[in-house]
Amino acid sequence: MDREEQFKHERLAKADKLRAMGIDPYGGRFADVESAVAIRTRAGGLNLSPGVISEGDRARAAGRIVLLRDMGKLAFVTVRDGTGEIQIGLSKNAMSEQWDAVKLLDLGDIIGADGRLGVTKTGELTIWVDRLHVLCKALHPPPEKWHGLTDVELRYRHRYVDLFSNPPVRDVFRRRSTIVQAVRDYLIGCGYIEVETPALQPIYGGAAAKPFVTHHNTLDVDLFLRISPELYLKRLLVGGLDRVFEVSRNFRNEGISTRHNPEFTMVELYEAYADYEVMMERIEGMTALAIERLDGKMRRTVGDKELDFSTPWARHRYGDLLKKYADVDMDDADGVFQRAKQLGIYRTDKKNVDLFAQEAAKGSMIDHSVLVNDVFEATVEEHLVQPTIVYDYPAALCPLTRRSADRSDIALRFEAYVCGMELGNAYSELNDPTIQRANLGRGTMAGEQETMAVMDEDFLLSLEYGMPPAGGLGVGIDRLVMMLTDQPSIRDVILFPLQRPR
RNA sequence: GAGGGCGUAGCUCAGUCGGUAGAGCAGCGGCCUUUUAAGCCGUUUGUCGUGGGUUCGAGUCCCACCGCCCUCACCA
Repeated sequence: MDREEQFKHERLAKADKLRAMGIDPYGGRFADVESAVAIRTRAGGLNLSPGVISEGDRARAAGRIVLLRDMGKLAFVTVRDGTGEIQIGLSKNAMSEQWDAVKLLDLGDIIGADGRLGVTKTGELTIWVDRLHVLCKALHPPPEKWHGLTDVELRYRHRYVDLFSNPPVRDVFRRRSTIVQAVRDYLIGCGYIEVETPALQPIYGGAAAKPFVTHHNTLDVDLFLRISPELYLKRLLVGGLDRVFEVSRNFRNEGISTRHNPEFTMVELYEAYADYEVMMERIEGMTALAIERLDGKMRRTVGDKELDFSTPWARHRYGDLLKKYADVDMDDADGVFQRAKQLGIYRTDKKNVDLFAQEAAKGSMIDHSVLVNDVFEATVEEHLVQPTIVYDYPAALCPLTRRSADRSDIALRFEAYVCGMELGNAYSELNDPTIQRANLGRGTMAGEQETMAVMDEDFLLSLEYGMPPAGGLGVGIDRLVMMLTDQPSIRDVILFPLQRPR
């Protein structure tokens, strides 16, 4: 019998002993529990003297045993609930026949306690138990009480252990919920409605990414897990739902990193009769409300950076930034080519074919734009530490975006950056079905199949019925949470990040 | 996909030059009615990630594989 089985065996034996005493080791409903924090707050208003147990002031708490100090005829147990920790005092004199059950408690068990409030000589608020309830006998010992669970792999694989043994982790996910709720409230306050569109799509689109493929048995068709809800949300604009948003789980069959998880959450929103400048206000506004709900601090420490989320955020033209950091004009095809070459930028496909030479040789507008974007990423992104809106992108990169009235090679698109990381992406939406059809037919990036340019006839049909001009925005919720909770990895803001099964 | 790092008891970690596998916590037995990671005495626990190789001898050196982390690439 290995160690783990032995622990389990011992704890099961204790559960049997509890049953023999008439105590259900998996007790049921335990109503009217007061949280640890609430008890502390209430006790603060009572006149409790150290070393004295109150006669009239009682409390009822429940939680997991995180510390257990057995002193023979007296035991102190610290239990942790969703709000904090509180000490429970168990004394042989006060408990009569239930005292034997105390000897059967283990770290990790979940108990409920009824008793009188008191403050110990050392000043610790304590519930002196006259009735003990065993609500759940744990069969495995919790992680080491001082360090908790630190092994990163175990933390992700057994997140439940991580959550109950490392309280700051729970707090991150509480704040995530606060942020998502703030985003919803902000948009609803702006007159949006929340909608849900298909995650299973016969044609994928709306982003440049590789999809997951699945299969529906009864229909006997292959389906894709959505890489984006964009094309469905725009159909809703056609349908007259003028302000819609979706909190969308998207799936992209691509690499995993500290900033990428194969499934991730975006809030995507579309607003009829608006444009990308309105979307700038939207991303700033939803972020500001989220911060207000968290702690109100617009200046925040993220990693080793001091960020200022005060609105409005810095706004810079894409071309201006390229000029500033790469010292090249985005229209200067030869200059961009030389700069790219100088930077050692090249692109390879899965077969390690060098696409750089091919693209450069063709000299087409698309390939020039791809190079421009590579140079931008290599030179500019790292400088975009403070919240920054970069606008007016090379049109060839943006098949779903309205073109500037002045320049057909400029798309009315912005991306919001924080800490050198893309946080959001927005367009003045293209509503000209003829141009849209041409863009989809052309494909976007040379040598890439996984584009947003898959022909979607029904989407095009919807545009032909007429879509109002609109602004659209997508914000990476996971990344927003990373920023606002100061977590270095996207896995720290996703409860169950993808791990290779073992 | 490429490069680097890590993997030792349930948990947190030591392990020197290649020479019998260690500590703390947890567990088990005992003492203890005001502890705060309680303390004291005693004590159990190992596929050293897996599989090969070198060697008289491998946790330690070499190779392959598995898993995780980091950087890069793809991407948001």
